[in-house]
Amino acid sequence: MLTHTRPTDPSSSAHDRVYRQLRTRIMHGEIAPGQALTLRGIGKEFDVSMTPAREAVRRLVAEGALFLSSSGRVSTPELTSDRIEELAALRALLEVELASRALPRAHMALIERLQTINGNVAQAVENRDAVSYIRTNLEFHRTLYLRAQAPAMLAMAETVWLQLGPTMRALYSRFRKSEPPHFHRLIIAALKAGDEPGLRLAVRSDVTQGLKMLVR
Amino acid sequence: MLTHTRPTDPSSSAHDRVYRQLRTRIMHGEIAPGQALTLRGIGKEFDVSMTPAREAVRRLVAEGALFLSSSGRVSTPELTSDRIEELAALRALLEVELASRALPRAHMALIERLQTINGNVAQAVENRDAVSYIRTNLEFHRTLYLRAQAPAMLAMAETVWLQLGPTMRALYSRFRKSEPPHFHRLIIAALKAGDEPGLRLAVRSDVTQGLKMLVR
DNA sequence: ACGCCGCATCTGTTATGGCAGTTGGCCCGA
DNA sequence: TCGGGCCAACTGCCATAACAGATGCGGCGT
Repeated sequence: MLTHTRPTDPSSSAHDRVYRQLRTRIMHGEIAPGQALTLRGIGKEFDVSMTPAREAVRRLVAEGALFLSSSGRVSTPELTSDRIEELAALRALLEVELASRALPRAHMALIERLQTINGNVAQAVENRDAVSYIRTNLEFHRTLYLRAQAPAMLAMAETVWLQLGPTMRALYSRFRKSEPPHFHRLIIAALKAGDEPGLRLAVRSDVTQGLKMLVR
Repeated sequence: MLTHTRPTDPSSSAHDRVYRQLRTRIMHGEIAPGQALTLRGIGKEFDVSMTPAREAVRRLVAEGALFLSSSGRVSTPELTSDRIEELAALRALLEVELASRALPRAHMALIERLQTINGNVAQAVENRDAVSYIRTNLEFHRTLYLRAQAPAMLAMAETVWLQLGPTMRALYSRFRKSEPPHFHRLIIAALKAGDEPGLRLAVRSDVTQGLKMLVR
């Protein structure tokens, strides 16, 4: 099949399209840990050859979103407790800083948007929809951190989310009890009050909270 | 040319060899900012086809070590002041934490090794050898942080180093004055004393020091 | 019944070639 | 002398095919 269009924008090339779709799937926890993937399978699904499929996969491997076995097979990673703890610590480190930087720029429109998103989070919890929960939860955090005007730092935080994606899925389908977004409300309150120490604590707690129980 | 050996270990495949060599070059500042690269050129240099060259390049792009123009051309990045400031903040954030985690595990053999490496740093400064300076300086930091037993965090720190590589080269060839590794000695002293606040401050200062003057 | 071996199939790796967008230099005209 | 446009070489993207290690399953021997 030689009928491919060749866009000049690399963000719309075939491998990039495959990359972005796989990335969101993984980050949102739509793939279970340990799930195996094949290049030909991905190629068939996205109607491309192995080359761009391979490209997308290797990129995700480089970001830690996929695990590469010694024989070159790829699968979503099954994280150890140590790894999860470390990634949680990284989330805390990065996101506390991002929130702190976003605080002086957080005006009312942002806070209202966060409240809206938080409503969606609560609804996802209500529906016991793990994927929706992860997605809206990340949207909440990203919306706040975008205000930090620190793209490299945000990119690193997203990389951590990506690495935790499949594990988060396993976590939230294990704990089906509905936990309302308590710490999100603390975050919003601290933003309103301009309370930086409170914000740092609230973010740290929110980030640590869920993962702490997974480690045991 | 169909005479390629096909090792089972992916870390010894062709694209990985190309990747590692390019990566060290970039991290050690052997390539100037804005330097353009071509897939066919890389392939010819490493005696492989475009495919593994492309693989290695895309991986480095994913890590922020190379810049991809809108037309797909690759070059080493030319960082803005904002970006440099942000990456410096990231270094501070990550490396302070890594040092802090390494502190309780830092025994005498480690400190002696750091002192030896620091001698090499001083010698590189003496010789006005920018590449040697960057290499030994990073070796100093990595040796310390390895003790933190936090591979994901260390990997992130290395990613930041990678992004700063070409810029560091530009920095240290601009400031040719010999600056002895003052903060390194503070780091070693704090390690010996088990002084955690002092260590954090020393690492933060060391990381921030050089880059601060570049921003102006 | 159990374990082991071999083969068919699956899968990743790479070289190659065709295609299309990009670039840079050269020539022509004003 | 300068500016614009045209063309050839350059460059990246992708499909494909040949190849080799990995996998898993069925059958054979014990």
